[in-house]
Amino acid sequence: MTDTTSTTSTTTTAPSAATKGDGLARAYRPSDVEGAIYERWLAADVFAPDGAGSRARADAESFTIIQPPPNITGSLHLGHAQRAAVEDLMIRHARMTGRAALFLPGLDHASIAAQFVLDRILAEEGESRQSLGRERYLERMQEFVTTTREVILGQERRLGASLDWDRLRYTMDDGSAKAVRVAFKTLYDRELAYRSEALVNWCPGCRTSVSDLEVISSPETGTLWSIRYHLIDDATGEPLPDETVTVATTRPETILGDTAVAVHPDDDRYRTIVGRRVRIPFVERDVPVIADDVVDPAFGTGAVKITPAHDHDDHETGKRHGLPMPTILDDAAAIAATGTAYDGLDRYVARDAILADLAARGDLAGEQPHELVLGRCDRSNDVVEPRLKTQWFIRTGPLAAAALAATRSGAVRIVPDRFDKTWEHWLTNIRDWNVSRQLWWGHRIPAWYCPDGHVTVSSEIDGPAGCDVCGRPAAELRQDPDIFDTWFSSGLWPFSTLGWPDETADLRRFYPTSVLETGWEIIFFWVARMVMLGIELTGRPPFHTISLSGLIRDPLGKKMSKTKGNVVDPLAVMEEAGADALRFALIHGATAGMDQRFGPQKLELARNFANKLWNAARFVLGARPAELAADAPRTTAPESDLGPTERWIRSRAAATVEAVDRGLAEYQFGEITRALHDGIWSEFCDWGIELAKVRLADETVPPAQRAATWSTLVDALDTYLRLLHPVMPFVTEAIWAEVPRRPGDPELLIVASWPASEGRDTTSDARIGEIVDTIVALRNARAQASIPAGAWLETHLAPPADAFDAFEELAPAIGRLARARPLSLHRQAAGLARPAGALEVVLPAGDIEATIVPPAASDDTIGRDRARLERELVEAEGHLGAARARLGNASFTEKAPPAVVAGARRREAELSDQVARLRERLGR
RNA sequence: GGGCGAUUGGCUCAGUGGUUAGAGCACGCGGUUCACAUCCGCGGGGUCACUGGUUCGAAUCCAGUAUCGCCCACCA
Repeated sequence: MTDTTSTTSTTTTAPSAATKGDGLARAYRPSDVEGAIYERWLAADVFAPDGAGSRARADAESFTIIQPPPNITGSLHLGHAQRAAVEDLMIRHARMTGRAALFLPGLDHASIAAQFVLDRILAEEGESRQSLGRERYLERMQEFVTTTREVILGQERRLGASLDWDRLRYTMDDGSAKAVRVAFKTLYDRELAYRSEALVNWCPGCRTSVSDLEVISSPETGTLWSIRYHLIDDATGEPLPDETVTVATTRPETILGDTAVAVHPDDDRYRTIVGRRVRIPFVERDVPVIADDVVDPAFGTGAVKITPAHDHDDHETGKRHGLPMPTILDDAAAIAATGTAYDGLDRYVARDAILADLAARGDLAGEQPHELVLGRCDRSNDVVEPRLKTQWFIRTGPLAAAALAATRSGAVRIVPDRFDKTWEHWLTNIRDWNVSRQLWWGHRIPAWYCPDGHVTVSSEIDGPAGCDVCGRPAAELRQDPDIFDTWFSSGLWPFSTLGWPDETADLRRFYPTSVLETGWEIIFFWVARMVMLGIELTGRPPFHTISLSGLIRDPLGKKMSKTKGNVVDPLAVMEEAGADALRFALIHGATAGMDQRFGPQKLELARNFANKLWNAARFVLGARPAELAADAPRTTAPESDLGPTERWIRSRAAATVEAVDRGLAEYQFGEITRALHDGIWSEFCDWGIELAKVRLADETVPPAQRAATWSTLVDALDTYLRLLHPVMPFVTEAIWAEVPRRPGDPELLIVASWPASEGRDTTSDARIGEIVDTIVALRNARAQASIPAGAWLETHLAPPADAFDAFEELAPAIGRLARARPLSLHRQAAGLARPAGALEVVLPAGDIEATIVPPAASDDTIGRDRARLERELVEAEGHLGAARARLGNASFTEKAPPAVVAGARRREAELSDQVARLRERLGR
């Protein structure tokens, strides 16, 4: 069914190519068409803005989306699929508007996440990072990502993402490596990157430091132990058995690193001991009692042990008081270098041992359950330990200020805007960013140290020639063994992918990019850092709009996770329902910044919709009037041949264009699918096609008018296909191949032009509205009276006086759609035939009445009909009462806008008329 | 401790001041009409969480309350 003869040219416009003639298959099977169509797009080279098949003008404004690069270690989940669907939607729309649309694909090496995954695989094989060593470990990683890479790229193709594959990038490729080096060197030269010893978050499981963002606060119940420290006798220098100060701690093992006890300066209980010394047990170290505001006298005993190397508060206190800062934990969080018997014990084993020993000494004063907040590693869930390390940091203050300025000035807009507050809060409280990781898989930090301790940062691929300070040759320099936080290379992504730091043509043309679309959960990890680094390094924010989507949850609202087993595989879904259905379902549920639940019902809605479109297209294409030659080029019907039906169809399509445009402009993606679903199904299929059918089948309608009806249907189908293409690219492209084209239309829908909304009449023909209401009312009366659905019944209809001609013209349609035959029209309701037992129909608006004559009026039928009229009367009277109350309120008529008041009066008139007519019909 | 969001029919969700609050699913009744049973027709079903306020008019704006969820936060 798809055209396979011409896959290279997309600009052929010859009329002979107007139809393919193969027709659409009777049944719609997505899997039959989707793969072949993606191949056609690839062959036609339409994805790249500068591809052979592109219809973007050379000077066209660019529209760029750099794909948020999925982690190379996994496969795509529904969240990826949703983002890709939304991004592809925007790109396809931009492409159809003639812009130079670039959708650049990429992959992220995902340093720590990848190591975590590989480490687990290695563990199953009885190997480990340590057993392999750095070189073999990295080789193994390369092997691993080579296979996963293909899985991901295949999934994106299957989804129909129109990514420019020739521009595929990877955060570990040479271009990214260069960008990382140059970015770091630039930041260093500007004193925005510095090396310093600081307390960092250490994950003992991952054996690396992690950033503040990667530490997850976890409320847990622990124990608060009270421990007695003995004061020192100034005379003897020995601890006093009976003079103690009691401190409280949740981590008793850290007493090995204590270098002070702190109390509040105004705390009378401890005023006398400030300045004295206490002995720390086991390490037998004498440390001072200091006074500091940080201590809350009301908490615990009011005396706090200070461990400057392993606690953030204590570290600050230690700095203020010039305290020593002994480190007591090694990389695995075992006790180390304390000179005690605990050395070599795991932190928790040591904790128990220390508690037992304290108790034995009589210095454990008490314990109580305690609610505390533990920091756990985002990746491994290990409890993170604060630890002193010399690391590289990015000075975020100035960068954050610039990022804030960008959102405040409107240069960068966040959708939805309520995230502005979150953005502001985070960026105004941001701390310097630790970018050193003690991992192997990633970009090595381009800093070299000479034996004298001088630091040389180089952006050269081979490193520096020598020490920047003392000139020692490179051979004597040692490169920092650490790598960068994976988000450092991610932060450069919008420009590193376009060639930065080189002034490439792509960078000039496509940077700054247009929209960043991603989940709100990585707004700090990634989005904020791209904005900060983009502004600092390129002078411009990397995109003008941040569109935030939500999480895809399971039907119960639970987060999807492998351990819960509720993960939905996009590939399986696409096999079952098609990529189009998946895309539609995901976009349909998208409300900016909100999570959505995803289940089979949503997918079914989408699949059914694709099927509906397919069948509507089959009908339209098959309904070509015989007078029109099969290969005749498509023409626009002259205005004079259009009737109410045609004008209505046209106006509804135009209204859908407007609605879709609005959704796009406001990043309200769910509104787009809603407008299309309604427009195509409830308007075009339910009424447009049904009304047109009657005219097309009517031999008495002049051929020119029948041709006009058909071409109106084709025009509308054409418009809907274009509008729907960004959402459901495959089915629309497949149908497009069969739709006769206008001169200038390309062979492939993907590069067809977007429907213009200007100059279209979106005001629907009011007459059709009345006729639709009439048909519905007739059907209703029949169904309520239990008339068999298929029965053709004699019907008498009195249309509104001023609409008689329109009703007369559409009488065949009314007759068919309401199964009214014979149907007679009467100029006045008074003249309506009212045989005994006829069903009475009274429309609320427009002075429309009808009677339906059942073949044999039973009491039952009559009773049901009267009951329906009674219900309608009660309802109408209720509304009438409300309308009169409103109009009776003087302040309403005085203060409400005249149009609203006029509307209320009209409504009141209609209702009172309807009530009167209903009463009359009921014989009251 | 701060901040954000949600609360609308049985379910999932639209709907940011104006007539009668919508959709899909589910439900009930009826349909082999020549595009579609992945369909067609008709119907039932909602005090828009609660309280107060602003307004001629509130699902919608404001204040507060409740429940659920999320984010941020160094108190031992």
